[in-house]
Amino acid sequence: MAAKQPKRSKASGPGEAGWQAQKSAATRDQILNAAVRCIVDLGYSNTTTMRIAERAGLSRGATLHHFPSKMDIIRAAVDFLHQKRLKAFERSVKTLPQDEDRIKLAVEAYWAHVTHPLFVAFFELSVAARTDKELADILTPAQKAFDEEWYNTAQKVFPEWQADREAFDLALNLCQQLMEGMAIGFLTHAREGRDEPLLAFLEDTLHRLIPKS
Amino acid sequence: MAAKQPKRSKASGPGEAGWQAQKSAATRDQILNAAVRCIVDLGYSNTTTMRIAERAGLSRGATLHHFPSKMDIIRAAVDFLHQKRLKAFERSVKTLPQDEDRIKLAVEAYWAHVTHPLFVAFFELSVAARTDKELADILTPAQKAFDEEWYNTAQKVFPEWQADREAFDLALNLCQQLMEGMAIGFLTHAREGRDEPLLAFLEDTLHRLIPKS
DNA sequence: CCTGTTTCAAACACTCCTGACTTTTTTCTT
DNA sequence: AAGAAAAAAGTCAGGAGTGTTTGAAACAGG
Repeated sequence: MAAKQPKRSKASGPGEAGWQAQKSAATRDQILNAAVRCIVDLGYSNTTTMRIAERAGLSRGATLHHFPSKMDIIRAAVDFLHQKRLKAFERSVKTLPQDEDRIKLAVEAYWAHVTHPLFVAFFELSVAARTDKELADILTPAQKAFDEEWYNTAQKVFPEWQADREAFDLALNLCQQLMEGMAIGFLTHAREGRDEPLLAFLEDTLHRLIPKS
Repeated sequence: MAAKQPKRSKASGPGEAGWQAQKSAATRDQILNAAVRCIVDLGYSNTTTMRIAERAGLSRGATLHHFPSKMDIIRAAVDFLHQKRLKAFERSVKTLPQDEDRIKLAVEAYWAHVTHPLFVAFFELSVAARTDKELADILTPAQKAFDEEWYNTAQKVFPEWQADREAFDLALNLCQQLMEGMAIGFLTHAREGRDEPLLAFLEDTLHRLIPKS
């Protein structure tokens, strides 16, 4: 797990300033991690404060001390998730070398992204938000922010593509919709090795769409 | 509404044989229709026996008379949905002319299919089934049956494509995953006119994939 | 007309979840 | 070391949902 409970460094001594705050933050992290895990493997509607507390190794009262209501947990979890997703995405982009086949690597990166549990969590939330206005109000900003970040990053990674903006937008949308469709489809239909050919074909198509380099 | 409550034809006379059964069937239809509507615009987890009864214009006790438990309603609704979906699909295929641009029309047909409320209902159920084994057991057979039907129909509509089976499978998967991805994405992200260019590009790509005619 | 069956309605008992409240333990300050 | 403050745990009432049971109305057949 990401956040380990901080161990007291010395006997009784207060050690560093604000150890309380530190521990509190760690507990918050535990709760949010537990919430995400719940969403991923129980689904949004089966995620209850009790189950979150259970997975966080805390009592329900403790979690409700840190987050007064369930929606507060969800709100914080969405933010938490958004940050993590952004970070993971940036990390995977950072490692893209300049000289090799960037398209292939980018496809692989986004595929890794959409098959990651974090994406599953976001997906679950998106679906629930379709019929839950309160959740939608929480989720939409994060969605939009991520999309914009994604678009900007893609622009930076493929500067030579900016010559033909229409082709660029098309390629981006194709990537996103197709890969997300595949990920979601496989999440429910169960894949049978139908992913490899499609991904290869996508790469090929993208190569045809990029301006001659 | 699909099923109208049958009106008694004459005074007191039993009229046709099995009037009771007829009325019962009509009520069942009302209930199933209401269930589907609930799933579409409230989501699966917010679909309760009370709300279904309300939308069917019946008391809760009445619906539970026809379907002893909630799962029985869902089971029947899945079947109901599957039949409707198959029928709608076959109807749209039937109208495909032999001489015109079949690919364009097929894309339009499948796009119409995935943007139809029936697809939304199936999608909701699929997502819920991911974390609900009982529902999954109900849903999976229908899913599989539809997929197979789809594959077989596509084979019949594009006989000349069977020469290159690999390309055919690829094209089919591309269609399905991309369009479903788009439909689902637009269901949650809200579209901004990003569909037209993508669909046009898909058509174009499919034309390149089909054996020279 | 009367009896048994089917359809529908209402009431009840039970479970699960949430949010508020109270109590205990741990940590910080002086 | 002692009291204040924060964190964690435990308890409670209320609401929502399911499924069962009881009771009434419409229907079928003798």
